Amino acid sequence: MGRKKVELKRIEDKSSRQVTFSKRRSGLMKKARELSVLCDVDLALLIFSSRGKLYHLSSGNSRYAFFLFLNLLNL
Amino acid sequence: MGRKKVELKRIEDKSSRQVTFSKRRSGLMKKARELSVLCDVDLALLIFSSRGKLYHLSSGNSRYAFFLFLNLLNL
DNA sequence: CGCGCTATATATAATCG
DNA sequence: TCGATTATATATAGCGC
Repeated sequence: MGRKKVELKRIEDKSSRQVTFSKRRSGLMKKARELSVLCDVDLALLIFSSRGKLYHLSSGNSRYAFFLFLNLLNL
Repeated sequence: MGRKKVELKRIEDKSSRQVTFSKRRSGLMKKARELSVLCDVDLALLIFSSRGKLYHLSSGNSRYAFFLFLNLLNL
């Protein structure tokens, strides 16, 4: 979706990787919000940057999301 | 991203909503996988359909995701 | 670094079989 | 309902500030 087609593998250049992370992260969150609104569904999105920072989005009942996640992991 | 621009509100027609849910859900998951690979980050995406079905994607350590999520919700 | 800009790559709304 | 198709809307890669 840009000037060049991108290979699906880790971007080696640190600076480019950071820029791409920033752009795509916001794009993904936007899409997630749209899905939630358009289709009236609950969702949760968690992204962990390599520096340990957490980006998060959740609609509806997060606790419900939590319990489903818990069940999913057999915890 | 289609023949017509879509308003950001709940799609009232049940059938259309279902079709859109299916398409956008897979698109979102694809984007999430791409972000994870390109930027080498861990993430978790949880989507709950209105019928209670859970769609899930997580890269890396899900348990780590779980604990961060837990912390996030102050549980 | 973070924005703005645009050329392109992608996602997807409608439509059709 | 379900794929495949196609026209359009969007996301975003690479650049310049």
